[in-house]
Amino acid sequence: MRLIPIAPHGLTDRPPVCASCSLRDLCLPLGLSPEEIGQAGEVVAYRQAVGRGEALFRDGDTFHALFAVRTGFFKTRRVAVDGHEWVTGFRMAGDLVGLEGLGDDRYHADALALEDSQVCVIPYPPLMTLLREAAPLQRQFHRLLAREIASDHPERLPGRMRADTRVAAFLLDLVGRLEQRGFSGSSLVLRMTRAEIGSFLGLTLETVSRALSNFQTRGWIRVVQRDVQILDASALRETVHAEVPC
Amino acid sequence: MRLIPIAPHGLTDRPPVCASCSLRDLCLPLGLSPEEIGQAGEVVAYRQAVGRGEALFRDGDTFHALFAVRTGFFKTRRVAVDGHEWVTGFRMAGDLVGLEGLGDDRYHADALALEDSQVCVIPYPPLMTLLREAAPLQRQFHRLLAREIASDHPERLPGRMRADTRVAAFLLDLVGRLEQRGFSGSSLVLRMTRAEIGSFLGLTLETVSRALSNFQTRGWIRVVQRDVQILDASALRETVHAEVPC
DNA sequence: CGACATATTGAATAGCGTCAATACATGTGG
DNA sequence: CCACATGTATTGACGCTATTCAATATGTCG
Repeated sequence: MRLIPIAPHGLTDRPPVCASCSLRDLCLPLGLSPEEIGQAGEVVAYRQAVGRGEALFRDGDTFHALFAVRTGFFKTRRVAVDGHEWVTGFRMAGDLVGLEGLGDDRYHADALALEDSQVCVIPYPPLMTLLREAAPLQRQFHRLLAREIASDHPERLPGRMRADTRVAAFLLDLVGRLEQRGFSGSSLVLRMTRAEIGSFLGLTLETVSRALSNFQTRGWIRVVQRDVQILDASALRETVHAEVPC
Repeated sequence: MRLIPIAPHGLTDRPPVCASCSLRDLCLPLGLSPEEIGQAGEVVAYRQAVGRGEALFRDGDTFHALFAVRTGFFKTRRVAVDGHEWVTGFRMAGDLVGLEGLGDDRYHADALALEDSQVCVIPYPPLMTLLREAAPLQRQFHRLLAREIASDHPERLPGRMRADTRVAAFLLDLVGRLEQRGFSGSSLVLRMTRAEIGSFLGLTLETVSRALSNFQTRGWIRVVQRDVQILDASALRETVHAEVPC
């Protein structure tokens, strides 16, 4: 675990941590005034580098902070008492990680870096204090929590959706989030294995592979290993949209 | 919508709303000191009766309050833009409803009473003010939110679980929550239809029906319409537990 | 009582998982 | 630098499971 101090030694003035961050429109400060963004930045204690394959935290670790992804890519994973494990989500720049442990004293998931990453560390007690002092921040924080609770990740609708549909929705969701962050809206690099996608979607890795091959055969995407090009996003959207009973 | 004032007219002293409530160990005041429970009760503006089939709120309604179920039974339901809808949860006494709308200005689900019910109304702005003034309440509120986020509702584990397993887990979860609330741990009345169970679990109503019949044939439960008796809970638990790959 | 919602059960089908073989990529050690 | 092991991905064949379609039974409410 490598900690990265925010301010160089000897400086008394804190740099504008959140105000100068390119992710401020996606992350905690979203929708806040410049002054409030300054307050938000005060609780970012330091940054932390997490190498590929390393854990940001593990199930059972003492909960002490939330994390905002600055660069890189994480998967979160839950492990049942019987050892069965499954991927609960993928987090990229601007996403908050660690909310599952909120208000409890332990994290309830593993957070593993899928590539070399960097996070902002938001220690819990100072954050709570700040939220009590600044109503707009409190409101914004609740908005983020609500987003987690009501998260309309399409794949959350369980067995009803067919395998192809789930994979199409997954691709569209991923490329959409990447586009929000300034990346291409038509090509992406999958940071996770087919098995991890399958675990997240409730499918086997073979079924994920077959769905991708299927889309490629139809000319909707082009897949070479982890590189994916979206050739016909509307066809993918149509696949998702067409799946409606009632 | 019938509103039920907390204090009779003419009284200046407020009755101890949460302190005298039999659900205080399940609901918002869980784990708080008597003084803090008194504070919690201050934000309960009034109670509200919701008749069977009526909506507590609907998707798109202006978000103004959270609700704590006092008596009765609710289902929450999400409706996609294309009209496809699915049940996201069942709520009983002591559960909070409306968290999906938190910090946003609209609810993002329908909440429908499956039997005549009564809820405590917790208006949002006063709650926020109170949370800023009382750190223990703030912490307790976050604990409740975290419970929602990390909720290990069985449906979250997607298609991996077999139909029988999902239904068994559903029954055990339901009867366990009822037992927490002082009801029998071995018999229950399903307040919802097979179709609603299926929608929640990602199964068809026929599959739910077959699973129940199957359990009855094995002597694990006894089903007559909505009445269910658990005859062999450990066999049901075994069914859930046995389903483990890896 | 009749109309409608709800529940059970059967038969046929489709879809996904399982098992297995193969190919390709990446990284390690000789 | 190459041989090899390991992790990852693709593809095929087969079987099981849940859905679909359909018929019937049972409740419930006006």
